[in-house]
Amino acid sequence: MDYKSEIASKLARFTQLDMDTVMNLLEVPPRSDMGDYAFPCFTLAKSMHKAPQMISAEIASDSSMGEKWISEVKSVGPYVNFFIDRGVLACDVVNKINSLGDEYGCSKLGEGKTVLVEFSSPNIAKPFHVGHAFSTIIGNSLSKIYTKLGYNVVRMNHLGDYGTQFGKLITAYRLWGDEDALSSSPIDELLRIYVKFHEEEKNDPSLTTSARENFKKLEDGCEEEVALWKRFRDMSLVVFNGIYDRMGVSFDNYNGESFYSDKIPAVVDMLKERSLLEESEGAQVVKLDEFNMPPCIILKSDGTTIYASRDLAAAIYRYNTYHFDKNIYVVGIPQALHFKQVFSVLKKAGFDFAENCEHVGFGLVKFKNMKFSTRDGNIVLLEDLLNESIAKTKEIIEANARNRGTEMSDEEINDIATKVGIGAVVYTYVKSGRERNIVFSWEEMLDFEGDTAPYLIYTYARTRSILRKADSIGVSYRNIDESVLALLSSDEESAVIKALSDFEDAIVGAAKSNEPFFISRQIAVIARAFNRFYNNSSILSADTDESKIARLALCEAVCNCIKSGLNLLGIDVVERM
RNA sequence: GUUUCCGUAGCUCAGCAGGAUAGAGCGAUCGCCUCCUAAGCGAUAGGCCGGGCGUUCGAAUCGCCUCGGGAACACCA
Repeated sequence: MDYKSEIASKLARFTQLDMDTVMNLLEVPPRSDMGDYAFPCFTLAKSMHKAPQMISAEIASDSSMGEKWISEVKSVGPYVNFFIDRGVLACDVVNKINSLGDEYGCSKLGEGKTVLVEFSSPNIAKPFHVGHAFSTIIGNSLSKIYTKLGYNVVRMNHLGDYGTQFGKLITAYRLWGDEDALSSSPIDELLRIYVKFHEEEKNDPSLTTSARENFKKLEDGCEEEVALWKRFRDMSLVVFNGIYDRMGVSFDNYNGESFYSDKIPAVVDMLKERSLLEESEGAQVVKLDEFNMPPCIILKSDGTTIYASRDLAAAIYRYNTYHFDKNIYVVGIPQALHFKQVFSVLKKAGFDFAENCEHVGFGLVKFKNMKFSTRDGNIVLLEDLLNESIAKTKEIIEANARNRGTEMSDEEINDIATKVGIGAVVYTYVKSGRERNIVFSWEEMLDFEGDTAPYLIYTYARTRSILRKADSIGVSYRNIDESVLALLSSDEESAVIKALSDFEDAIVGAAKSNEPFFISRQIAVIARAFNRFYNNSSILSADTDESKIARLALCEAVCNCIKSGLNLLGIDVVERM
């Protein structure tokens, strides 16, 4: 039941205000002992010419407010506080979660709608560092969130697989390429010759010429150059896919810059036809003065294309192909202006879908006082971070297993360490608002206490452990009577139920603002509430059988919620740890 | 210089379509494993919500100004 709108309609009837106004006014009190919903009477004071305290008292004492699922309506100063009956809420929430299982939180909000999510988008032949993880993790999570809400989601990896750097790579490869190194660790080797090219280029201008020629040949479709380019691309993709597999990330397509390059001329023609292109300082630009933005360069002064023209071509192609309802770009904040310009050009050119394009920016990952820079070697590879995290997790698991005397096979230990270790890394990217910068520190990345994935997974494993035990002693907690669930009414049990009941809204909120942290925050609240309850109340040794069964059902609900929440973040769960 | 984001506890961050005593986690101090996993739980300490002015019955939240920090600003993406 939607308690909030039920209460709102009562209040609307009483106050003669319209439903929307009341819904907006209704709030959640700062502390749970003040009730579940509160109606402030300040705004009514004017129209009714009465003190808000009096209005509040009148509402609270009116008989129309009574309802069996409302345990109390209380006037506290200028507020009317509504208390939902704990037993009713408990039945409602626990039943719903446990009967729906994995389906809990799903909705038809996005039914029939298509959303495109462009994310990850690494550059071919460049190392995949912890900065790239940001787009990958946020994009993956958003894709899952939209899918959960019923949208048709297309996951797009817009690879940086074109441009003059490939001319350089071809030249460098022919001069210094080492076949063995290339096949054993392709990106290291490609990076090595790329760096070498830049060093040598300073003293040897012929290299620059050669690179330019090679890129021209590549563009013209010369067989040898295209074959090399394709080889570099394929090799890089093998490496990237290795990382994606580890993280459980997948894509529907890898159409990168190269894919769209032959679609640019038509876009340029179109802009010309619509008289939007102007010459400025030798380049062809679209002026955006009316949007209070600098002009968007479409063609460089040498007549070649640039990333804005590629993104325009891509957006138009995507609309024609998918007729998306939403097209989001999970790309770092530094490119905010670029996307604003591209969207504005689309708008100016008369494409209404520009309104449905959105740049979902995120902060930088940096060292203290230092920006990541491939050139200076100030980078941490995502692979290395994952490995470190897994190794540390493994140590902890082994130590715990020894202390607790639990038997675990190496295989199981490795499996748990991998899931928990990777989850820990993923969680650090989705625990705060995405626009926050992350200051990278090994110490913080590898801290597994408090608001971390290991904490959440640990809580899950705890609930699983209890449920297994219940199963093994033959205690059934499924399909139980509602009156039993109504026993879940202590402060601590109610806090858990309250947290669980907010989970659905968290998913919707996450999609609305493209912020996965709505979900991480909510499951953290659930886990904390559960652990508090767990520490103070016995579940399997509860006073009565009814209470035991009800608590087990609560356990199951918590376990379902944490699992699906973590899943939406791209984090796996383990049965014990 | 222009645009934009940020400034909340020692640190990392929530809260910001205005509302009741500003919340978490880490760190610190002190407690809790004969009891369902201590990667856990409890308690204590810690804040003029950068500063000022304004709007309002009411401002961490809205507006203006100011200080401090990050980012972007034409032929890289």
